[in-house]
Amino acid sequence: MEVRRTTVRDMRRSNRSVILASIYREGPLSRQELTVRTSLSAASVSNLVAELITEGVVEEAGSVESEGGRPRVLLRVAPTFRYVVGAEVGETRVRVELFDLAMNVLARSDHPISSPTPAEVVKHVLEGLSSVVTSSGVQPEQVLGLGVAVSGVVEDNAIVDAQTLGWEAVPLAKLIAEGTDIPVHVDNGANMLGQAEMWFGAGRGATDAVVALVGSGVGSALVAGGSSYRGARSSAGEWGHMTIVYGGRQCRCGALGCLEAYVGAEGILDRYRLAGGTLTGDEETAFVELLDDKSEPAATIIADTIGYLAAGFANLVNLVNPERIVLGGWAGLLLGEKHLDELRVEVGKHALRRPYAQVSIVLCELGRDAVALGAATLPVVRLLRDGGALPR
Amino acid sequence: MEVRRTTVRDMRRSNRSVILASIYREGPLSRQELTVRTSLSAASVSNLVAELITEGVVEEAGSVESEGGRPRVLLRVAPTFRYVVGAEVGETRVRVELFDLAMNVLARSDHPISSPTPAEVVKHVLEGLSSVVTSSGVQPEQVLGLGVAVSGVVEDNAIVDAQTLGWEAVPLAKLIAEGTDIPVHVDNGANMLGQAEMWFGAGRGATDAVVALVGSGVGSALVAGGSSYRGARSSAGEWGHMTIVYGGRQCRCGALGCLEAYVGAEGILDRYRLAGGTLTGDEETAFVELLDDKSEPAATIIADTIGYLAAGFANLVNLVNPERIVLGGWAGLLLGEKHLDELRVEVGKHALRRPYAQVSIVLCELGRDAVALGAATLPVVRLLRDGGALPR
DNA sequence: GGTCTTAGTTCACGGCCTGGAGGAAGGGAG
DNA sequence: CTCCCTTCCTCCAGGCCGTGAACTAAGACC
Repeated sequence: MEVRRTTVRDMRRSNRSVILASIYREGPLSRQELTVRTSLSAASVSNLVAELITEGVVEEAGSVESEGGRPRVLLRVAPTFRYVVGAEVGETRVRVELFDLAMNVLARSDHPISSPTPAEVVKHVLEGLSSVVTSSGVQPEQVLGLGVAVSGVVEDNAIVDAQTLGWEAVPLAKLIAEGTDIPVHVDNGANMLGQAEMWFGAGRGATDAVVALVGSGVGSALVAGGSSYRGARSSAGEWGHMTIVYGGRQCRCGALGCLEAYVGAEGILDRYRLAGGTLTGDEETAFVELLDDKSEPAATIIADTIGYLAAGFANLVNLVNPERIVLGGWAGLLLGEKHLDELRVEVGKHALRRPYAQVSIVLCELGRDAVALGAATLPVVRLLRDGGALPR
Repeated sequence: MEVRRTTVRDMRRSNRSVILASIYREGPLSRQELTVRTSLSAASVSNLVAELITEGVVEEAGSVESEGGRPRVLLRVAPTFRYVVGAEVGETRVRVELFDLAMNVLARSDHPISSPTPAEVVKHVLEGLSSVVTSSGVQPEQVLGLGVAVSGVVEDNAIVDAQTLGWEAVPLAKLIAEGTDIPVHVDNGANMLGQAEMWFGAGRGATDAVVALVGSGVGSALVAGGSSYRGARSSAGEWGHMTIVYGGRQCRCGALGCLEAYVGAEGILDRYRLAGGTLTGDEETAFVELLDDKSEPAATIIADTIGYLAAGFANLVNLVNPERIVLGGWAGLLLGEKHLDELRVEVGKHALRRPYAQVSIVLCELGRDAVALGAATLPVVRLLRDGGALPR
């Protein structure tokens, strides 16, 4: 159990947070609706809202007919109160985007990187940051924070393990923070894409969900009780390395029979090759071609893939009983666009009746470029949690 | 995000809860230690403790040397302030136990049942309840609550689905509550055993853990961030029906290749039989014999079982990144007593390096009879959550 | 223009935690 | 035995907070 005192000031902060988060998430809302939603007294809502308006966090935005009397004044979080920046660190590029609080993109910067050393990445993130700030004409003091998404395990704002980049124990947040006054948050890329889908995409409204990402490799983001679940030491969600064929294909992680070895694009193409198929072009082109190929052995390979993926989904359904599974990743989207219905049916064959009946399986809505968007929500989360209090 | 206002009264309740839970969980504590642990002011601790003492929830229990000055007075939850009752509903019997708040058993009642119909079970639970209350000499008003553990999915205190009993949509809590004034809580048996292990057994101190239960069938209880994780609709933790051998053995759930079909006692014995082994006696006797048999095919069957179980554990390790996995259930304990080290090694072959290094795999400490104990914690949880406020 | 209805504001009140002053309870030196 | 020191605990004034009731604002309808 959490051992945390509550003081009279926590109360106000907590109520500010409840009000601000409600306004942010549930669109423009009147004071009257806030009293209903938060079950605070009308007096308190007025009081807290007045404070938020004075500080500039919230603004009035027109009014709407009431139920016969004085019209309700709508409130919204002022989109230009502050700005947030999200960065996506990939193997070949660093993308940085600047958003207002309504999450409209105001500026973008892409930097190709040759060798993804920590120093190189830090440099490009900082350059991207100052580039988007300058080109959008936003004052640096107006930037609430910078969220950085990297593929790897992130514990306490430090990268602990990033295999694809070849990093180990890199204190990324600290390194970046040395080059800017803006508060820095670092998190895992899959979680950030998941976060974006949960807030603005196919996950909206769900509190217990899994965002399953199938690309060349396979990963996932778990959402439990409305917030991201990270496990004891921030490495939860490694769905791709779940054993699904005991003693099966060798996976790049070293184990046998991992889901990734069967349904990751690399694994699929390799299985196709072993079945006698021939491939042309890069991974993605080859994958698209394979998906369109109705002859053998392509058709069987794809059908098998759906089966394996379904078993992987079913394991999630049985173990975590989510209300929604969101399939994404470039290969996942391609697969899902053509075979989502089959997939749903196959999941039913592997999952228990009850949890299967409670889950809906849908596709990501935001495409694969939402990682920076997700990262940019990190400072927003902090703002909402603290009820609009600024850091520093 | 949770939309919950905070009032000045919530503050006090929350702080009472923090203090009471600290005293309950961390043994006798002085006011001084409470101020440190809760970061409340000494004044508030005194004030709240005085209230708790007046109400009889907490009592002083000797004193201990301070660091040179006035001795510290120790505080503990008065074990006899109230009593709690836990009931375990099995297929063949109903066990009811009465505990004081220190969870000492004061009375026990076992009732064999012939046909586990809801009416029969309700009758035996109520009889058991009055029997333990009477024989322990406790006043019914002194009983804080009755926790009932059943094997099945329990949603909102009502059974939704209990295959082993053949129940569907049985409002068990309501049925029992009609026969007593004592508040009734109903929950899933595996979760309750897990709860008991987490509070008093091998799970103590862990906040992210899995209690894995291997009996004739296979199940688990997930603990995330210090409390039981139930998923969107209370059926999370169905670890036994995770596909682990794609296209493998038929499981009683209808799917192919479930973990349970390989490592559940029934599945193990069946595999032994198929390998040419012969069995005598009931399931448990046969299983013990099989474990002791060093010849073929027994040895291979057991070695394979460890392998399958390890893959099942590794899937938990990768997906939920627990700090501890507690193995229990009658077959799990028998297996673990002889093969725990091998199991740990095998898990390492299937799991990712990082999360594997962070998990410890241990055996249940409370034996298989702790279900009623776990169920009895349900009213205690409520008491601590509400800071000692009584229901009704 | 008057009246009705609903939205939002003002203010006295009771409840809460806190810091500081002071009391309680033991140890140790003389 | 007395006095002083240290530490634990309690009491009290003070500052915040949310609430309910009275009150003001703002449109609709007749």
